[in-house]
Amino acid sequence: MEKIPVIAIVGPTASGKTGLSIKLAQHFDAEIVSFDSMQLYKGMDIATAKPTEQEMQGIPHHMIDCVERGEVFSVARYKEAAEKAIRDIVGKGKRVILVGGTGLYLDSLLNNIEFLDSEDNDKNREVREKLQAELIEKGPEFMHGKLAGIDPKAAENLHPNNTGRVLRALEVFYTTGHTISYQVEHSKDTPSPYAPIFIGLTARDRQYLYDRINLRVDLMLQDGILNEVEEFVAEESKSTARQAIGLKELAPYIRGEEDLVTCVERLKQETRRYAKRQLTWFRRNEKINWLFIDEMSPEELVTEAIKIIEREEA
RNA sequence: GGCACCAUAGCCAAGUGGUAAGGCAGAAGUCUGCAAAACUUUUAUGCCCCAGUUCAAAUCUGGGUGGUGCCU
Repeated sequence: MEKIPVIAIVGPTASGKTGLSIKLAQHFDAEIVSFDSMQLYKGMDIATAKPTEQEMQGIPHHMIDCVERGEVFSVARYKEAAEKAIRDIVGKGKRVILVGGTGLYLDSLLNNIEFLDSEDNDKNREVREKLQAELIEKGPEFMHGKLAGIDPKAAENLHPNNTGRVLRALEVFYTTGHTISYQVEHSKDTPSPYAPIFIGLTARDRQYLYDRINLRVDLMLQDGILNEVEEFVAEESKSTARQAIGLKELAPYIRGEEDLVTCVERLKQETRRYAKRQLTWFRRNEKINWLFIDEMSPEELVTEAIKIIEREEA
């Protein structure tokens, strides 16, 4: 079967992915599919640095603003919806550009990870609650030992303190009858339907990126991020969206618990740490063609990226 | 000017004679259904400087430098 060619723009937050992707979309007559776990949600426009109408230049964007904030979302649902978006775009005869910062979402999509039928339902919730209770009663070592008895391979790869993942591995087994290791193996047998070309944006000098992040946070403040946070604090949402950087750091100020300077500093720091984790994730992908934002002007980055894409396609 | 207290990593700090706790920041990494999450590993040949006592000093003594507080 003919593979679907896609262009994937990756990189840490504040590296300039949005700007580059829109320029490339114009050049290649493409539509954009985001792989960002937070831009998915409605609202939070400033905190998640969504492209504005004006920035989009009329280029259709998918997988942005498509989930209610209270909703629980997951990689599996992302993959399903993104696949559909890609099919639609290809059906129109246009090209696909993937842009974002959530490495897990991108890899799950491109590597065609098969998620076993273990969707949120009563059975799952029941199993999860039982495991939770058991964890509190008997401790992380016990749960890890339990997993080792069922799925030694998964247990070996998980640290006992990583209770979230240990419990999930157990949950998968109890609800589907298959181990999570089986799921991984099974996924590797199914070939990816995509032929991706990767462009990565990063800085040669880490401090350069960090300076950009600090500046961006200051701009978010000017743009009124505090209003967004205020709205969010009032909602008291329990969904994934509340994990968004910006909301949880600024909330103590809105609630009058801490001063603004402290909260803003923490927001900058958390954003820097996030960028570092993103780089760790992307670095292991050897297919990424890295471009350095502290060595080229935005225009040069665009022409370089076009050159790389045309070369890889030839 | 006098008196008192303090000086340990980028920051906060424990350590009162036996070979530098811990936390934060930083760095590296793991990742298959909450991932902007969760988790792991790592960081001072040296304790302001000089001299002394001792087998042994961040720890004791003397001097110096710097800081903080009080008094004049």
